[in-house]
Amino acid sequence: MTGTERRVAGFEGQLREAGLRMTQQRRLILRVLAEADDHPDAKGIFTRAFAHDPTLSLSTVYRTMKVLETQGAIERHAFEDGVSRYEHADQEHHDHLIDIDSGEVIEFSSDAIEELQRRIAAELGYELVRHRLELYGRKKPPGTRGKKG
Amino acid sequence: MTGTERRVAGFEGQLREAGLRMTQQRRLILRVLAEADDHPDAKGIFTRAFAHDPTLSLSTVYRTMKVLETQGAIERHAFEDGVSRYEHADQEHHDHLIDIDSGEVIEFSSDAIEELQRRIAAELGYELVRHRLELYGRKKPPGTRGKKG
DNA sequence: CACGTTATTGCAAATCACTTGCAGCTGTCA
DNA sequence: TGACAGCTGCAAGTGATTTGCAATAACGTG
Ligand SMILES: [Mn+2]
Ligand SMILES: [Mn+2]
Ligand SMILES: [Zn+2]
Ligand SMILES: [Zn+2]
Repeated sequence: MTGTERRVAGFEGQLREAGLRMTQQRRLILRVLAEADDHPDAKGIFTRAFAHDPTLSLSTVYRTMKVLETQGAIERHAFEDGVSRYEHADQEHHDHLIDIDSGEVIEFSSDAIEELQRRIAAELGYELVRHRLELYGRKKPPGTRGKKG
Repeated sequence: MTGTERRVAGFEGQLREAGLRMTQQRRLILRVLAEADDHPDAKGIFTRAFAHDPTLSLSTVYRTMKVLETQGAIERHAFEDGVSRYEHADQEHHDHLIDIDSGEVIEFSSDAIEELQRRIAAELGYELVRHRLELYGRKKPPGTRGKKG
């Protein structure tokens, strides 16, 4: 919890520098995101936050997500279903594997693939700015797990 | 052109097997896609097709794209801008690099990255079914091109 | 080739996620 | 505490895509 509080405090300073205000709503939404361990969409965030403040509106969630994203406090993802899903940016870069049967989102990170993407872009004459990598897979029966393809 | 015609004919058989019909509209849209060398969205396809048949409607394009996708005749992509973009599936697998300044979409394919993705999924206990890989980059000044990162 | 069945189409209306105008509310800072 | 500008809730607006419906066109059959 202390971590969450620290992040909220730090973010408040960031906002102030941008001439923006730390409102109750932003504080609440930020807390919901800091406590989330999944990738909720606007409606999901709204539902969780609404439980703490029944006067909150969905438009405020949308507007806040935009502010948070601009400030670099969160990341937005758009998986196959199309809707925007968010997660706190206070973690190192990673990509996602989506279980096509359950919809579960699994995080992973691979230096090798990051490097490979950079190299591919470079070979095409580009500097890689960002990327989107999503794997869609199906759980293998147990015992099939291993590194040989 | 013969290639296009052959594909359309082959696709007609495919449709028939599914109890579907090869209509003028589908034939036209399929031709537009076969002749496209970019990644047009529904409206773009509509515009091109409309030039050949001014009675065509946009909803038919949308419905047709769904049929074509289900039949595996085309692929649908949703890059960052959100709208669905399509391309003929009659080509080998590749991924895309988007120039963030011009919006230009560049195709590339890399066995190494395909293999790496498969391995990552496997290590997480998953069989990779499909994936989405998009690189967003900025053109490097000429002379900077090379394979050493 | 004409016919009947049923998939398909054009059009308008409906969805859906997200955005925005507006009037009242609330941080901030002096 | 007071003024000012940023924020918020609410309702209406967007833009892409979908869908209900009646008219139309495919396609197998006779
Ligand atoms: Mn994540
Ligand atoms: Mn392509
Ligand atoms: Zn990555
Ligand atoms: Zn690929």
